[in-house]
Amino acid sequence: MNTPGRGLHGRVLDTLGPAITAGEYPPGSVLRTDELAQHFEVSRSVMREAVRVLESMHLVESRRRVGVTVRPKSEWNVYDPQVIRWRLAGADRPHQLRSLTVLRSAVEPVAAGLAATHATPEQCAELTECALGMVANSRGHRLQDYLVHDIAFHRVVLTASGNEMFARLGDVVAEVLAGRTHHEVMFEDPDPAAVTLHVQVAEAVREGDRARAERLTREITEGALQELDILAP
Amino acid sequence: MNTPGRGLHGRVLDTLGPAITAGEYPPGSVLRTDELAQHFEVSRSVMREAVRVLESMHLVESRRRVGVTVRPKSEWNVYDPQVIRWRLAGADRPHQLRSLTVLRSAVEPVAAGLAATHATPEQCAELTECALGMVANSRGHRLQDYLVHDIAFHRVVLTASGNEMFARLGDVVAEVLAGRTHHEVMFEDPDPAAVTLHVQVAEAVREGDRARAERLTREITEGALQELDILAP
DNA sequence: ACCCCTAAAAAGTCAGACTTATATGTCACA
DNA sequence: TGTGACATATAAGTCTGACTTTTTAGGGGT
Repeated sequence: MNTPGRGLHGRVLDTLGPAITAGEYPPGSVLRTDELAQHFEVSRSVMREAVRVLESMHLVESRRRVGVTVRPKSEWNVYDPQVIRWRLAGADRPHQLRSLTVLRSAVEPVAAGLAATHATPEQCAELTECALGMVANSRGHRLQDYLVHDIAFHRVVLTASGNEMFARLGDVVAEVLAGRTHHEVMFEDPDPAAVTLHVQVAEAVREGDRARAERLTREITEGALQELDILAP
Repeated sequence: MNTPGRGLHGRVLDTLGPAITAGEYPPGSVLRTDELAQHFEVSRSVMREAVRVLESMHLVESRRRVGVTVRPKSEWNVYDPQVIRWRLAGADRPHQLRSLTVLRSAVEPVAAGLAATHATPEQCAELTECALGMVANSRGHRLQDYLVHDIAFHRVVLTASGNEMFARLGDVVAEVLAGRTHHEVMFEDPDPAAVTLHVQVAEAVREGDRARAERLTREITEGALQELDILAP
């Protein structure tokens, strides 16, 4: 599911990125390029490229005569897909999963509402197809097939919203849904009510009913929040 | 307001980044590191670091024997603050301002609702102070001072939500608000109704009234949407 | 028409020397 | 004892040139 690091600098990032996001180097820690290069057994050029990438993610700051200092978490580019993946892969996973689910609960209802207005006929068809796929795999421990359709469903909604910022959250939502299925205990079949809601959202979008699409999607995301014991409604 | 590029590679990015996000090199265009290095009069090492950063933003892809190819807009990391700044500085500005405003309309109400539950007494005080500052500067063409308090207000709300993803949108919202004041025609004093809404949001958060804070903030963001002629409610 | 082999092109990697900014310590002087 | 100017060491920044690796494209043979 992941793209392994291309090139040497990518491999360095594959271990250094997770280490930093996991808090292995606390904020304010100072690293030196030369030492890192020796440690990873790469040339300084390669190491410098890796540091540049970390710097563009605001994970570290590089200053002359000082070194490469780790920035506090509050300054990280937490929307960077790579940062999200690193955090989801580490000890921060539960926390990251929660904040992403809250983000979903804000974005997806609005996106669904917009989709009701903007979706093309093809997208409406895709949506219905996904919903049907969810129904078909909602019983008999077909969790993997269910998940595929669930992810596709939400991705289509976000894309059909016509908003580029929403569309780019498709991967994030995919990670969250996959995380919920795999990591959380999910022996049982999905909640039938949730399945029905997806079908109804597809309906509402197809009929161009903005308010209903938004309201129904809000019910879905509120369910996701409750699963993680977030907020008392 | 902006951080000029640190180091040579930063200066290269300051002109190459905007050029790419402005669509000056259409998707699929192929650049060669050596040529770019010559054009910008820097060494290949510096140019490579710049390319690495662009690559981490998913603006370009670097492949052997091919070169550095520009990726389609749909793959860009549109949440990267630098990418947002580049786009806001170029021809894409109106479009970017619209998509960000829609994002605001999804996120801020939920953030305000959470703030009502999570805000510390200090944050409540800050919020009230900002709202009062807005009131004080709402008449007599004090747009600049009004803007400062407006930005601070929304930043506090996003921070007080307790969600790291929301908190990091503070800069984005600041850009949008500043853009509205400076670029759009804004000779007149701000809408008194909007000012009142901010005061009321501060009240609701202070009283811990989650639903009311959310509803009032939604009114604010809907106003922002209407200013840009987005959606008929 | 198909496959394999060769060659070229561009990114990738490395090593070493040099430059520049800057944090810190030193010393003179008030 | 405190303060300011200055020297020094340090680590990032930059440049250059040589070499390696991957991958595309073309050519030749069946």
